[in-house]
Amino acid sequence: MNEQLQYNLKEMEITTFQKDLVQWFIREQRDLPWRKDSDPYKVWVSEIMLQQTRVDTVIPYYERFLKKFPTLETFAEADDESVLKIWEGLGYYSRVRNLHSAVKEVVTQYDGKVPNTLKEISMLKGVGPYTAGAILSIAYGVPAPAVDGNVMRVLSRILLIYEDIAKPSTRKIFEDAVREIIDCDHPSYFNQALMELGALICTPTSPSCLLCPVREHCLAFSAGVEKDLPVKTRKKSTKHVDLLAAVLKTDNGKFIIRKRPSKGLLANLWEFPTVEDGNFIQMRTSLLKYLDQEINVKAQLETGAFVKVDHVFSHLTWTINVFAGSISGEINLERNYLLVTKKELEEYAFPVSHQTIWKAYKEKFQL
DNA sequence: TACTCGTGGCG
DNA sequence: TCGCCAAGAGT
Repeated sequence: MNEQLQYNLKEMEITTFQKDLVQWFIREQRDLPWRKDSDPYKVWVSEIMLQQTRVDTVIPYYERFLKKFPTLETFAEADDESVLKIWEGLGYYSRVRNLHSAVKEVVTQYDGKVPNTLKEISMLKGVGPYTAGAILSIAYGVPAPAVDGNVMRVLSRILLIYEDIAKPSTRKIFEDAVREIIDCDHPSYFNQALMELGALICTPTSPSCLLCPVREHCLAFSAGVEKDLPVKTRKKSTKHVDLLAAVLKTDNGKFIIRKRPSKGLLANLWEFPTVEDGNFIQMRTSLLKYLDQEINVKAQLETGAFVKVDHVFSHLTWTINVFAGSISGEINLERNYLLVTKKELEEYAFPVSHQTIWKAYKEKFQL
């Protein structure tokens, strides 16, 4: 921590700041489903879902998740397919794979009780510095920092911190600052209040300083530089990838789907057979290779794509040209491929891009 | 450290 | 329209 920050912390009226912030939170906090109780399991689930994901998006997923898996034990016993299916469309799918693995570990290693020490909880898969602090403070009342993007934005303004919040090492500076100012009598309220303030008042662009309960404590507001903070360097632009996909229907009305690899992008999700950056011939050749070549397979693809799907990820963009085809004869599929009916298909978890493909197919061919 | 890993909303 | 973003973690 540099000298200037130490000085700013020293000059701060910490007790008054804590009171103003916490009282505001108690008064103005949103009514959110994960705030109904402080069950460590529920807090944990909500914090994982909220990683890099908007509150409005999370709410229906959280409700469905807790209805299907109301306790840590019920989730621990769930099969991998149903776990992925309930996360379908939420993104960052390794989150739920890690959560499932960690919950099973809690059952076997901690007698079903979520650990309440920083050391133990941090060892769980998918629980990093932020989530560890969030669970400890919200579920157990431990005065640990929970520094997310909101907290860095809010505190960069209040304490006039110009460090680049895009750099991973910067988070430690804010954790040190939180340790200095956290309300040890109300760590749950305090941490949530910082985040709530960031979400409702101290927003990235055009913060509502006139409504802010702690503007008297805010150095950026005093200096009129709140819009210059936080400092955040932008990352490089995304790459573009062209794909061909095929919705293939057999003569007995089933569809070919395949499971993606267990690591990397969209791991373990299902999709329609896809080839990268190829042409029509490559697609046909690829499909014949994926199917059993010794079987009499007739892939009668249409002459053109019936839909083009553009999908934007955080770090890359897909353009998928999608063909429809029919296949007759006995079909012998490789590992990771599956023949399913329309109804069965919709029981598997697909990424949004391939949900879009399926929806377009059903409309086009009147399913 | 820098990059990977999703999605939908917004100015 | 499009880059930026939103309660990050793993590698």
